[in-house]
Amino acid sequence: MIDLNINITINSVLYTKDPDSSDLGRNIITYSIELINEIGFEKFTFKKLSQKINSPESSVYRYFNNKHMLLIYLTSWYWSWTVYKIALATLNIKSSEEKLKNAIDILTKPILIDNSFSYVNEVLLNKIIITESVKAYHSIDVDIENKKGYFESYKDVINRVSTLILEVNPTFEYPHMLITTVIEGAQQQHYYSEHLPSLTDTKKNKDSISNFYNKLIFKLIS
Amino acid sequence: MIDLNINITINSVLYTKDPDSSDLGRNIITYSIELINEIGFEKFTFKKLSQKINSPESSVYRYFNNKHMLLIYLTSWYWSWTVYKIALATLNIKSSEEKLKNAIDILTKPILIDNSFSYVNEVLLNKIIITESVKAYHSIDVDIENKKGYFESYKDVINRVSTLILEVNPTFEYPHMLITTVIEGAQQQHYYSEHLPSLTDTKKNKDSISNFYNKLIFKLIS
Amino acid sequence: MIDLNINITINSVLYTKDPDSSDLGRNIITYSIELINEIGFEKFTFKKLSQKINSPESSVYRYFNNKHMLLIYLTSWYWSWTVYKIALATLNIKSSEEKLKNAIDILTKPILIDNSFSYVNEVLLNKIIITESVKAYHSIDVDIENKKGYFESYKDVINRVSTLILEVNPTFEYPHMLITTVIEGAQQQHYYSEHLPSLTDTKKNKDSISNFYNKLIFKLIS
Amino acid sequence: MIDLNINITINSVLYTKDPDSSDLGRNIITYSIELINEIGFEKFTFKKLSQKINSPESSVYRYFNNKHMLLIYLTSWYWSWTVYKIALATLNIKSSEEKLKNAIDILTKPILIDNSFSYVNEVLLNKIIITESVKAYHSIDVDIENKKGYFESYKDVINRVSTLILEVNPTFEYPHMLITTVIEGAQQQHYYSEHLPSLTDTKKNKDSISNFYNKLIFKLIS
DNA sequence: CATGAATGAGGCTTCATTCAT
DNA sequence: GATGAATGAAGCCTCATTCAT
Repeated sequence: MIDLNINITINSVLYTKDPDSSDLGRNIITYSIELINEIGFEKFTFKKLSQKINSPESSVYRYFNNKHMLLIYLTSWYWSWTVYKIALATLNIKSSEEKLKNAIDILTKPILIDNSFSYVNEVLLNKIIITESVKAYHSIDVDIENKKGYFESYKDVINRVSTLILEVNPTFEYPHMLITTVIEGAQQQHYYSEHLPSLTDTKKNKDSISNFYNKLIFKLIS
Repeated sequence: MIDLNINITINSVLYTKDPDSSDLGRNIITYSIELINEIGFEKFTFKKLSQKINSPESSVYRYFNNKHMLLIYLTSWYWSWTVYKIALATLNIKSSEEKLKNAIDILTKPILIDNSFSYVNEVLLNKIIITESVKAYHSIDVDIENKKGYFESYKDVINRVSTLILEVNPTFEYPHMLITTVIEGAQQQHYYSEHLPSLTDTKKNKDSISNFYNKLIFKLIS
Repeated sequence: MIDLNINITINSVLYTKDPDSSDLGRNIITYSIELINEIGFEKFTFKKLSQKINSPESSVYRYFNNKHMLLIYLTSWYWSWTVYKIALATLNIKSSEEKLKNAIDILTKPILIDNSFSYVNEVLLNKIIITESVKAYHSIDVDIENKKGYFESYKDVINRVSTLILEVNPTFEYPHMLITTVIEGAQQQHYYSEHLPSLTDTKKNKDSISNFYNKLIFKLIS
Repeated sequence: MIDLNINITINSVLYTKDPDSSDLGRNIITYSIELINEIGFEKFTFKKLSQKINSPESSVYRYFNNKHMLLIYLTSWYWSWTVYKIALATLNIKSSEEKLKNAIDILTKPILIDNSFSYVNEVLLNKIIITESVKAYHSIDVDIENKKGYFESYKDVINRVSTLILEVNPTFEYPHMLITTVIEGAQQQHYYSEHLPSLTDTKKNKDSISNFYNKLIFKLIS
C-alpha cells in the first residue's frame, strides 16, 4: 500500500476530545483495541483500560463520555479506513466490473496491517468489528444515535459500493441490500471459520469466502 | 398453523432447572422476552426481571445461572421453533425446489405469532434474536460454549436447509455459507428497514426482503 | 412523658424497606442522625455511614434509595413525633386557649429526649431539622415530591395547629401562615442563639423564644 | 427606582478576585444566578458554570475558592442591595411608623427587577435566596465563617430595621427576633405559595403576605 | 425447594483542584 | 494573568451471588 501522509478524519460528534490530538489519546485507541480483543467489550471498562495505559480513569473520560462512544469511534475509524482503501483500489480504473471486483475484495478478504496508521492495529480492529460492531448499532438508542450521525462512515461505504453496483447494472433494484448482505456475511464467515466451522464451508481454501461473495454478486447483478 | 399438542424440547445443558416445568419458569421466559425488548440485553438484569415477576432474584437463579445462559436458552428455543416450522412447511412436499422455497420464506418473511406456545411471544422474541443474538455467540467463550453444545439448534437449522439446497443442486459448494448469509442478512434487513432505512432498499414493497433472498438463492444454485 | 407502647408510623413511600423492621434499619436511623450532626448533610454519604455502622454500603441502599430520601424520612419521623406530642399535650383539655398554648410550647421550647423511641435521639434530630430540613423541601423536585406525599406529616402538624387557632378565633384569616412562621421562626431563633447571637435577643432568658412566640400568637389572634 | 450611578460594595473577604472588576467576573455572577436557578445549588458546579460561560474552570477559581464562597457572595450582594433599597425608601421620611412600614414592604413584597445593576437579575437572585440561602449559613463552619464576617450584610439589614422598630417602640424587647422572623417567614410564604400552597393562606390576595406581616409587626410592638 | 435478606466488589462518573504553559 | 490539560479521590449506585431460614 502506498505510504501517503494522511490521517483518517473522524466526525467530532464521536468524541469529546480528539484522540488523535495527543499521545494519551492515541494510547487510548491502541490499547482499547488490544483490551477489547482480550476480554470482550462487555467486560471492557475504562478502569481496566486506564490501568493498562497507566493513566487515571478520569483522563480517559476527557476523550470519550463512555465506552459505547469509544466503540462507535472505533467502528467509524474502521469504515472510514475502508472507504479510503476502496478509493485507492478503484483509482484510475476504467472498467466498472473491475472497480467493483476490487471493492468486493477489500470487503471480503482477510485484513492486513496498514502501516500508514501506526497507532491502529487494523487486524485486531477488524476482529472487534466482526465480534462487537453489531453492539454499536444494536443499541436501544439506535434511532437517536443515527440522527446524530454516529453511523455515517458505514453508510458511506455502503453508498459508494452501491454506486459501483449500479454502474455495472443500472437497473438492479437492491444494491444496498446486496452490499450489506455481503459485507456482514463475509465478516460472519471469517468468524465462523475460526470458531464455528460447521456453519461455513471454508475448510479447503483460504479464498473461498471472497470467491463465494464475488460469485454471488456478479451472478445476481448480471 | 395447525394446533399440535407439542412442546419445544430444549437441551438440558442450557438451563439449571427446566423453565417449562413450572409457572415461575414460564413466567421467567415470558417476561424476560418483554424486558429485554424494553431495555436491551445490556441493561437487563435478574434483579429487574424478578421485580417484574414479583419473585425473588434467587428464584430466577434456580433456572439460569446467569443472564447469558438465559439468552442462549431463548435463542435455542427460537431456532428449535424454526426447525419445527420448517419441518411442518416441507412435510409431504415432493418438489425439492418447493421445499427450499418454503423454508426460505420461513427464514426471511416477518414473524407471526404462533399460538401453539402460549408463554412465548414469538414476534418479540424474533426482535431479540435480530438485536441481541449475535451477543449470544460473539462471546469470548464461544469455543468452550460451542463444545458444550450451546448452539446445536442453530446448527440444526443450517444443516437442514443446507440439505435442501443440496437436494436442488448436489454440486453446490457453499450451502452453509449461503444459508447463514441469507438468514442473518434477512434479519439485518428487517432491522435496517425499521431503524436505518438508508442501509436497505425496502421502501416500496413489504415483501422485498423475502423476494431478494429467494432470487439470490435460486440464481446462485441454479 | 408517659411510656406508651407505640411506634411512629411512616408512610411507606418514604423508604424502600422499613428501617423500623430490622436492627440494621434502626442502626441506620440512629447513626445517620449522629453523623449528619457531626459533618453536615452535604458531606454525609452512605459510604461514611456504612463505615460507622460496620455494614456494607449496599445494605443501606436496601432501605433508602439515596441520602435525600433518608432526610425526607427523618423529617417525616420528626413531624409525626411532633403530632403525637401535640396530641398527648391537648388530650382531655377543654379550654381552646390552653390547648393552643400547649401546642405552641411543644413547637417553640427546646426539645427533650423522649425515651419512648429508643433508637432516635430527638435532641440531635431536632438540630438536623433546624439546620438541614429546609434542604428536604427546597429541592428542585419539590413539586413532584409534594405530589408523592413526602411532606404530609409536616402538613399534618400545620393543619392540626391551624385548627386550634381557629377554635380560639374562628375568623382569623391566616392560620397556616401564622403557624409556619412561628414554627420555623422558633427553630431559627434556637439556631441563632447558639451560632449567630446578634441576630436574636435571647441572652438573658432561656424561655424568651417561647415567650416571644406565645405573645405574638395571642396578640395577633385576639 | 431612581437611577443612581452606584455599585454594591462587597467586603473583600468574600472573594479572591472582585467579580465586579472584569467582564469574566460579572459573567460568573450573571450566569451562576441563572444556573443555580436551573439545577439547584447542590448540583451546581464550577465545571458546569464554566461550560455555560465558555471559560475554563480554573478561571472561575481566580474569583471564588469554591461554590460555597460564591453563594456567600451572592447572599451578601442581595442583602447589601436590600440595605440600599431600605435606605432609599426611608430617606427624608419623618414618621418612624412610615419608615418602618416602607422597610417592611421591601422585605415582604415580591421582588422587582432593578435596572441599576445590569449584570444581576434580582428576581432570580431572590429565588436563590429563598431556596438556597439557608444553606449559606447552615454550614458546619458557621461559627468560623461568622467570625470572618461572612454574614455582615444580613446583620446590617437586621440591625437597621431593629433600630426602626425601637424608634416606634423603644421598650420592645425582641426587635431582632421579630425582624428575622418576618424576613424569613415572608420568604418562606412566597415559596409555599408557589410550591406548597397548603402550608399558607395566599389564594385570594397577592398582597396577603405583606399585609399579614405588617399587621403582625404593628400589633406586636404597639 | 423456595425465599428474602444481605453483601463485597466494582462499574460509571463527577468533583475539586493543581500544574505547566 | 489566563488558560487548558490532567488527575486522585470520592460519590453514587448496581451487580451478581451467597447464605440462613
